[in-house]
Amino acid sequence: MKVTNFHLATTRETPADAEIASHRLMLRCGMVRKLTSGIYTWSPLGLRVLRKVEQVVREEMNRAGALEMLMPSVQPSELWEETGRWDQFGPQLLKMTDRGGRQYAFGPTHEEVITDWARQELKSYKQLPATFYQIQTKFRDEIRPRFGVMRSREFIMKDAYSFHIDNDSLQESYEIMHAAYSAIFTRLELNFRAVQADSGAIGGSQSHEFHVLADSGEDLIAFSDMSEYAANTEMAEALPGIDTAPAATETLQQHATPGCHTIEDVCKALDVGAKQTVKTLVVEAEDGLIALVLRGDHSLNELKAEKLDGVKSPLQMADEEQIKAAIGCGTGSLGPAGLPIPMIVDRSAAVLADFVCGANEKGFHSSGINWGRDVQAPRIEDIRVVVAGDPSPDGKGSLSLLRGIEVGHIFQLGSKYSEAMNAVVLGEDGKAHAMPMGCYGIGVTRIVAAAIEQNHDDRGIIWPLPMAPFQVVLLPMNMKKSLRVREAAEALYAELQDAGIDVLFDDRPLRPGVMFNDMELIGIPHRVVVGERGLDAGEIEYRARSESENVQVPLSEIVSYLKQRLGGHLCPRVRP
RNA sequence: CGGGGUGUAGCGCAGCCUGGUAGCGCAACUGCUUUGGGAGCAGUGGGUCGGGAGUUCGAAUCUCUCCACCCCGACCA
Repeated sequence: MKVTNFHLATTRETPADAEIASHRLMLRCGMVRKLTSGIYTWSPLGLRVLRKVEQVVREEMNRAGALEMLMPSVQPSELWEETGRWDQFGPQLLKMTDRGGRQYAFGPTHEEVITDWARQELKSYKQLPATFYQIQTKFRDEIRPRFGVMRSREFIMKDAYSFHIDNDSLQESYEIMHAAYSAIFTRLELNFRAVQADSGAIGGSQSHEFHVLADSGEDLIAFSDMSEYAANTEMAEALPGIDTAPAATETLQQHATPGCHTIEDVCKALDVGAKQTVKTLVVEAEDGLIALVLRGDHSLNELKAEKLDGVKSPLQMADEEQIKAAIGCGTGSLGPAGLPIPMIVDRSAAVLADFVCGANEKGFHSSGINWGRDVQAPRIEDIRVVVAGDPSPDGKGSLSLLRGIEVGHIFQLGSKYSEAMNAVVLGEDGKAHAMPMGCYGIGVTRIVAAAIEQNHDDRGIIWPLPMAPFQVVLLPMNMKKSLRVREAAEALYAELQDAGIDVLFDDRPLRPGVMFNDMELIGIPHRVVVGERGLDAGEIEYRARSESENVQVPLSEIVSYLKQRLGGHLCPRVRP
């Protein structure tokens, strides 16, 4: 491709609302332009990257035995009513009405459509297992779209669905998909980790997320420093480190703590560490209110809490009036001792002795509280978020935390959808069986942003070769004036194309500095420069985007040199 | 949804308080010079000042209203 035949629209200045590197660089490169909040147009340059990512995903899905298809993005409400999700999905579901008053959703995901397809197409266990996938535009009306295509409302997702006769078969396909996902992210040359995850709103049992590691990631991942254990902090099990509370050494005392409402206030007033305090949160129970008690320095894990018996799901914090009516005092002075409502105590709070908490009287806190002696032995559960340094749940090592960008998520759905929609096949026994299902998603557009987060410097993007918009850029120095340079560059351009190298030839009549800066900004992995100087010596100058030194390569060897650098990633093509 | 903020040329912004000819930088276009790291000079084009209503002789500026976009928050008592 010659730049004069392409649409290259780089900018030196950055639009004011781009906060993270990938968003900033994608705008400066002209890969995407915002149409409206959370909705982007992909330029020819951006689309080249997107297609390369898609192609890797497609090849690995095909290799794993999945069959590509294409489902509609607009889906009738009736399908969603069958599974109950028309009302459950919430405001993220974009609904619309046609001229006849019929209601539709713009698909945020396709469980309903694929299950409807499967119940019509699949009749016998002999057709199973079967895995179908598509690469489709989806829409989720995010509360707050941000970071460009990282968290956009409209996005492209690869979603695959598998159908089985039993759970063993589901487990097999799940493992195949797990391996296929690892192959995809490995091929894309991304630094990623697979982690245990919560299956969330989609439902199901087993679930793993695939995260690209980057400081700007929105998710926190917990890793063991001694084993393979890795989990999203949303679901990582929190252990207390010790089994039972130490013996009590203090007696219960009350302290006036006027104006102290936060753990921080209380720690300051009573000169104790947050680890020696507990805090008491009040949430709605299935019947009335229930208190959740945590160590002062820990945070409630809502996902864990709302799964517990007695706690209303989704989790709903009680408001000040409800708390005053039930307990007699408001927030800021609550504590487990003498609390008139049921409570659940976190494992780590349950092994404290001589701790500090609210006295359930406005302006007072207690110290020297001990479980068993001052408060009845409580119901103990794991309800907090893990923190760095916690013991690893598999008993090997301790946890450290890293940030990640979720780019893939695989679930075992079980029969939730097939039962709701009566997707059954006849088994060997001649009876109808609801098919267990698996569901496997990859955020294709998000991968592009995530790759940039992980691969950039102060000059621009440094594309991993498999998703680079072009493999090689050819820069002629002062081609307008120098006939020699022009002829050599045109000849090399033809030669590189014939060799199956995806080359961008910057044939614009520009000063070299502009070309260097543009090409470094858009991150083409390999660069060759043709200039008078080099031609005199019979050499071409080569530099990798990821390196800072030039290499002089004899003109006669440059094609084979590049082929070797590209490591066989060629794309045979016919010259126009 | 709550709070805050911003809408003026393609992008980044000034002007608004204190009403009186709509500006600057970058980008674009033309010409000349320049040509190994975002060139210089000269010139040119480009605006319903987010929309509507009002006050006024006169509104980018003041008032009302609607809209869009951005940021923060939406357990941590």
